[in-house]
Amino acid sequence: MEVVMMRKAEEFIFEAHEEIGKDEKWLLQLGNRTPIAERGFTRSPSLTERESSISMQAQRLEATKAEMGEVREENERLKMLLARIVEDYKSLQSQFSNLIQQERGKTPVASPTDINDFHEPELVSLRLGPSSSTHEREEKLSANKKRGEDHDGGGLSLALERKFEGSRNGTNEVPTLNLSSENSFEDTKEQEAGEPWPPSKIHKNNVRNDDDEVSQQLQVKKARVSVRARCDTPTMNDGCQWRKYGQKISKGNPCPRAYYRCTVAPACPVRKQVQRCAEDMSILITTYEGTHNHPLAASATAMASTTSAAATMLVHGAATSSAAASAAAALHGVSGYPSPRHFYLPNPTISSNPSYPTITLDLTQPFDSARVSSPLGLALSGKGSNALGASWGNNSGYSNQAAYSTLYQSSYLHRGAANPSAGAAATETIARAITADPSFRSALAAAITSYVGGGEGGAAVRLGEYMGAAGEGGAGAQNGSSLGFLRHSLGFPSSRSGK
DNA sequence: CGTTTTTGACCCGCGC
DNA sequence: GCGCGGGTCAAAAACG
Repeated sequence: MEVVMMRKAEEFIFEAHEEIGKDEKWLLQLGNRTPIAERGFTRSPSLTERESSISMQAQRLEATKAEMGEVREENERLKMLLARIVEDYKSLQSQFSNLIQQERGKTPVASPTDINDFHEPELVSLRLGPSSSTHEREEKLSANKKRGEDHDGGGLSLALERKFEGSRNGTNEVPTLNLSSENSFEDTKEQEAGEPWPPSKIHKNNVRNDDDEVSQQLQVKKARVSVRARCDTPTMNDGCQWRKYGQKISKGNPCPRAYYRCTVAPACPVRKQVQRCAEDMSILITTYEGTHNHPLAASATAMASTTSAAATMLVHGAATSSAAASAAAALHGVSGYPSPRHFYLPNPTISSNPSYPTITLDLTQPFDSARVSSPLGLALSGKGSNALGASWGNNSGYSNQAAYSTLYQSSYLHRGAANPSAGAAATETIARAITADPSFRSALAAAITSYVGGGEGGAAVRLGEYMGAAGEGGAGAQNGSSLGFLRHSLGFPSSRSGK
């Protein structure tokens, strides 16, 4: 994990330098233009023509001056930010080397060459694939690397594998922890049979016994993730294809509840319910249930990752009421529970309904900025989530938000607040986000700084800043000037391209 | 004409 | 056992 992030951070800083260099050259060119007053011009045939020419050139001069000032200012700002990033990077690097040295002391198996090379001692695999045993994943790892994307249709799993090169000989030593394998939502046999997941039938077929696994699986099957977001459209655009199969008027809500089934694959068991909030009609409540048994588009993956991770967290963390309380407390940033580092979902709540444990991601409420000050408080945004919630309706900027929240959930699980077995996790979604969005790199670097060195404060706050800014800046900042990349990555609205 | 939506009927679990 | 409510089915209608 750390290695990849370090690489990304390095690349990012390099690119940022390059971009700023480009802009400086541009500025110099701009500055070296011969002043209009010195250029001289041929006499116009008529006085009026000459006058208009002069006034036009004067206007151009003013505009150019203004632009120069603007760009210079912006460049200064960007330089400062870059300096800050480099600073972060350096501290991250030093903390990482410290960590490596610590690891060295613990695992003498690791070869010195591995340790000397920052990029080699650990192999990180971010993959999106079917949930399977550690061994299976080990075997598939190489194949996945070749394919780039794993689309073998066995359902999606979100897994971060952190392998130490030194322990190649024994796969059992690999601390592989799996999050949310989406398959865990469903009985594999059931999926193989193509049975479309009727909850009532599951009840029938699963004879109650005392096996914890069975009961847990039963809970997993019923896990639901409810998303509240302001949305004008009848349904949220979550990247998946849905077919409506029913509609009901539910008690206590004048708005009908619509039932949708995923139609990407014929036997996909995933369903969702969509209903407008009775109190506030502008709020759309979408409840997801089940696991996709097919590859997903990037945007859909983001959503699936987010919801499944949330559901898994719910299932693993809410097995007992105290654990549920702890999880809920962790999610809400309530102190007094023994989870030292919290990652936040956007205002999640866990329902008390025992048969259908539901985690609710409320994207309609502003986040509490005070949370950022907690040990590793990484709130999705410090600027309120209404914009976030609204953006679920369109595709721009959504996937990264989802990836962010996925990361938080993953990290939250990794910290093992509720269940140590549901530990380190990341997704290909995150990998995509990292490569697609430079802001995520820096944010991640800052986060890792906290993660690796137990640091806190600035980095976490900055991640919140980046994310909030990235959410506002949007995809529109990617176009136009050579600064677009950096501006976007740092979350600035594009001042030049915006004209 | 194939796909999606609509909508009344039906099934099932749960509480009384 | 009965009624209620949530969820699903499937035929008909609508749509592209």
